[in-house]
Amino acid sequence: MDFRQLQYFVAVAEELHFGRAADRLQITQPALSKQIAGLEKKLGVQLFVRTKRTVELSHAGQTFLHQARQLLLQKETAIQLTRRTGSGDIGNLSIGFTITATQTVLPSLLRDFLQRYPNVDIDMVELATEAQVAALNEDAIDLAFLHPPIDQRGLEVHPILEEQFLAVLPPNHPLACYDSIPLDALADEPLIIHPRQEGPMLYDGFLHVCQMVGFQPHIVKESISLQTRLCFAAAGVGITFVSDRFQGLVGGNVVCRSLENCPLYLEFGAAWRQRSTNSALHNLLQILFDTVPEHSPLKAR
Amino acid sequence: MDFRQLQYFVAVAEELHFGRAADRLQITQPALSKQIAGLEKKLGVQLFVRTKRTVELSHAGQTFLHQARQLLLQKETAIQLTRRTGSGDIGNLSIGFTITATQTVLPSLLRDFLQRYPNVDIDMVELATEAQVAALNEDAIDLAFLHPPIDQRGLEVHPILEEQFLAVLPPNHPLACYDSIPLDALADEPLIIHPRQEGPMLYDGFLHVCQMVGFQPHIVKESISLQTRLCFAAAGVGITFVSDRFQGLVGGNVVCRSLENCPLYLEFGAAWRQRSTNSALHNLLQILFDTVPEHSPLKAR
DNA sequence: TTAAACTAATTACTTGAAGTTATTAATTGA
DNA sequence: TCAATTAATAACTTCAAGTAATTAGTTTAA
Repeated sequence: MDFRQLQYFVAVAEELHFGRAADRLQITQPALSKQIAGLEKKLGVQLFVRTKRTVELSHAGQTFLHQARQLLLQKETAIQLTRRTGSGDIGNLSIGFTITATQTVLPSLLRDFLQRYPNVDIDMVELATEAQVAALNEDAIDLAFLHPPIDQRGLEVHPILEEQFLAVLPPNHPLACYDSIPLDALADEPLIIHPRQEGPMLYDGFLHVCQMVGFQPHIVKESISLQTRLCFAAAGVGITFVSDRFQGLVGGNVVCRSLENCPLYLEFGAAWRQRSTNSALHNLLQILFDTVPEHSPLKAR
Repeated sequence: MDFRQLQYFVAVAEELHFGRAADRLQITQPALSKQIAGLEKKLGVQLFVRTKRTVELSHAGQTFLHQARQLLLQKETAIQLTRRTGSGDIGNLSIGFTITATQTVLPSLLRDFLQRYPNVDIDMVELATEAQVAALNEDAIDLAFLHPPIDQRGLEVHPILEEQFLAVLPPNHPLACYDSIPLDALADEPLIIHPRQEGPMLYDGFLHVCQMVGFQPHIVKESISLQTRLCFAAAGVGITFVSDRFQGLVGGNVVCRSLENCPLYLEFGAAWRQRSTNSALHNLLQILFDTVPEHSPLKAR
């Protein structure tokens, strides 16, 4: 039993006439008779009640007609679904991200993508960089927005932007009079930073920069929450730092000042599995790299 | 795309190895490779990501795998359903009947049939004889339990039993002293019968019998409801009649007496469309004519 | 590094079933 | 009775599905 026989059967069941059904199917009548006979033999059931001049559906034939129509319909559905998945028109996309993404590329990217591909089901997960790398390798997410450098094995990584760090201090703080604070002015200041485990590159980088200038930073508080750090800074507990991309988040009771001659940058980029066959991912990357002012890493397919 | 390709695809998707999948399918590896390539070409989608030594499912391939399994499953379901419908093991059966059927063959017939064919969906409709003939011709019912004679065109009709009529009267009625009431004793009695339109054969037959004996019956009441007629009879309004098969329904406040030399019988039988292909019907008829003491009219098939 | 093993694709050939034309057998209607 | 209609059958053709043998590339192990 194959789809051809199902299609033939439905045609005969609808026409109740082998000749007309054969015309409709663009084959000759004997071929059709033979196929239907083969189908009946395979099923072991009489599908049509024939006389020499008339044809009608048997009871079992009515049952089979319904089934055959269902099967033909489901076949077309299967083809459509597969093709649309192949083109990325439908599908699932799981995206890992850090807070930086929500302040930069994500809003417009998602808006543009969903406008073009409204049937793709997007799943967002906020994860630290390390966790995103693990999630990529475990196939738990398709795309990561994270902070390189990372272990790139099996992954494609592409930079999106760089963040620079600003000092955050109360408006009445002595250092607030600077437009740009010299790094060594921080030598005697109490500092509030985020924990090393949540961003070792940045933490170690900061310590390194301080050592270059010749002092050991005086860290009085560590907190993973930006809001907490800002709160302590506003209270005068110490100076903290934020990415220049987060200036909109600091609020009115603190001020931001750049750091003079501070070579401290945080990279931000996208990463995905080299071998990914998720076309929705490729469509999203296309939009992403059409938008960000970088040369697209996407290969022609 | 046919079922063969779906089966091949599922095998490769499960083995992720063309050689092993080909073994499982009892074909050679090149044939399998060619079929999968043909399927991918037809769909216009890469279903597998191949290297020279490894095979894995693409994203679209995963979608198609689910669809393919569904289709193969539904194919088997379709075959089973059709075969079982063909054998009468499943299906629908719509049965028309008169009250006589419920007092005679129906209870044991339904019990035996449903014990043997529990998956057949039976639909019972109480209809007068004429309405059943119309329902048969309109394909609204598959089997009728009715009172011949009827218009037999296109129908198979088979007798099941004959009913004889008994007079029903109060226990203190003068005629209750007879074991068998002479018909002419009814000449001066008020009579209660059921309306002509609900059973013209019986009504006209009764009038004819009375005329033969030499009197015009004195009908004081017509009612279609057996209970109503019995009630009037018990109240002494007049004598009524019931089929000998309904003695169990008359209750204790009236008595039944046979009629002497009264050639008034009511036929009862089954009727169905000659051309019916409903195998459940044939199975039911088989049980019916195994039970009733008549030679079965069923032809060997 | 080289050789052996492994794996999917390719090539050339065979076979079977799906289709064709022509014909038959039976029914219907003029 | 004869022409028209219709499904089945028979004989033949064609195309695609399968086979065996080979190729090309990758991995594993000596």
